[in-house]
Amino acid sequence: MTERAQSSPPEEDGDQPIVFIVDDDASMRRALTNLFESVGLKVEAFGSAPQLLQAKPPDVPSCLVLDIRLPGVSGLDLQADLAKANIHTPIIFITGHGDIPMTVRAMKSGAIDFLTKPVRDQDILDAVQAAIERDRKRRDLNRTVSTVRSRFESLSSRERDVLSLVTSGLMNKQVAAQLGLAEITVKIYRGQIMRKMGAKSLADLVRMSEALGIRPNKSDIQT
Amino acid sequence: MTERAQSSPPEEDGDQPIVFIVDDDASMRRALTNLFESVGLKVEAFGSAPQLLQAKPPDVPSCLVLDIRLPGVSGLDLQADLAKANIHTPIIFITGHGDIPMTVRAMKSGAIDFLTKPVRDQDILDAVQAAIERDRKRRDLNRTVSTVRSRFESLSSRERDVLSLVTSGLMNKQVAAQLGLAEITVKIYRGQIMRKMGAKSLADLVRMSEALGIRPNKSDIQT
DNA sequence: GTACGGGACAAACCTAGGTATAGCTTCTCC
DNA sequence: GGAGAAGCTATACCTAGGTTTGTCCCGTAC
Repeated sequence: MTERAQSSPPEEDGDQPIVFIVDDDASMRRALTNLFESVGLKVEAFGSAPQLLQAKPPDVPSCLVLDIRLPGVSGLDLQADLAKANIHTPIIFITGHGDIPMTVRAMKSGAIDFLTKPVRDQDILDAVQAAIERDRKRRDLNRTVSTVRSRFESLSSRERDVLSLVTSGLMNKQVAAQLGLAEITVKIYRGQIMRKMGAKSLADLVRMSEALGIRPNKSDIQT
Repeated sequence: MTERAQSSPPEEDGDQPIVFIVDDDASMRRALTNLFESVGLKVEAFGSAPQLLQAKPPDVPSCLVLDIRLPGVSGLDLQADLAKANIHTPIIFITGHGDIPMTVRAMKSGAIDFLTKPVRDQDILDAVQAAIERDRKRRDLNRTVSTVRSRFESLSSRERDVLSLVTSGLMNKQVAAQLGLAEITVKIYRGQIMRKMGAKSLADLVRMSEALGIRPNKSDIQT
């Protein structure tokens, strides 16, 4: 998992974050680019939403800095499109003539910040910092969950049945009864599940099933 | 846990939600009160932040509707005070003369919505509905977690040690080795833990320890 | 048609988990 | 100074979990 590059010279693109800028005002793009590069961030700037969408999604922590008012597709539209496309890169909005409903909509949709022009350098740098940090966490979590999910998908349907009952706390014999199987069969599936899921203990398996959203009926806790 | 009143006639205050209004404009208070009552919500209205704070915190799902501009303590200040006092009732702001930074601050601090005057009835009703729903969920989660936490606090320090190692997936003998104990001792503690925590299975116990934030070193998942 | 994977089971065997009973020390509270 | 709780262990015993080897049925893909 945590294999870093083994070579001695430090590699400078392993998880070097990128800031994407979308603003139709070239001078603004230049100013922001200079600002971000001055603190050592990689930058890619675009003049419109479609240009951004054509760029390949990056494989490093990143964030978007969007002008609300863009030609064609507005910043808010772009936010919605990205969400629909299941792209959850954190977004910072910049606006010259924003209003409150716009702000509320953007923030409710998960924007990190919403800054008004003229933007103070420190404000946007702070926002970008926070956005990248959030993206890093999101990516970490995502990687973990998708590993678990792909293992889960390698299970046969019977194995999935057993997994859900076992992680809900039933004993092998109870699982067997519910599925109409012999206890030994459950034991064998259980072993296969542990192997396929890469779980080293039942505790592991329970946590994985939590991550996958496989829940029993209700959250226990009775006297 | 889930002891409801046992009497036959349906009790109408068991979890009847309440909307708290804080606005210095009496006519606004009246209008909002009428609006909310017209859809069957209980309402308590106040003219200033201190008045609200003197009222007893309710034991039902609720939400706050705050004017941003209040005499003395502003709506945003009140939001911060409540957060500091660990009161997390969802807040809906209403403003006549708000600006974007204010909106951003409120939303970042967790406000449900931020509406501008004149407020459309449907907008505020939707917001209140969403706020109460969120509060219901928050309260449910809270109740569960605090039950688990109080049980955890009834454990002796050794039992806690064992709990954290067991739920991290170690076998009894490994736990024993790490704590310098005999395996039998671990077994006995383990039994006491299950009893005190009210866990019916190891899976239960693992989920409880997750809820308590007792994590092992790292999130496993290796090949 | 046979090779393959999923599904199901049995016998044999071993390890891990869990309880009951009993006994020991140490510390604290009244 | 004795009662009680926490902490620790031993013997004995039983149940649950888990692997291996081998067998059988079924469907389907080549």
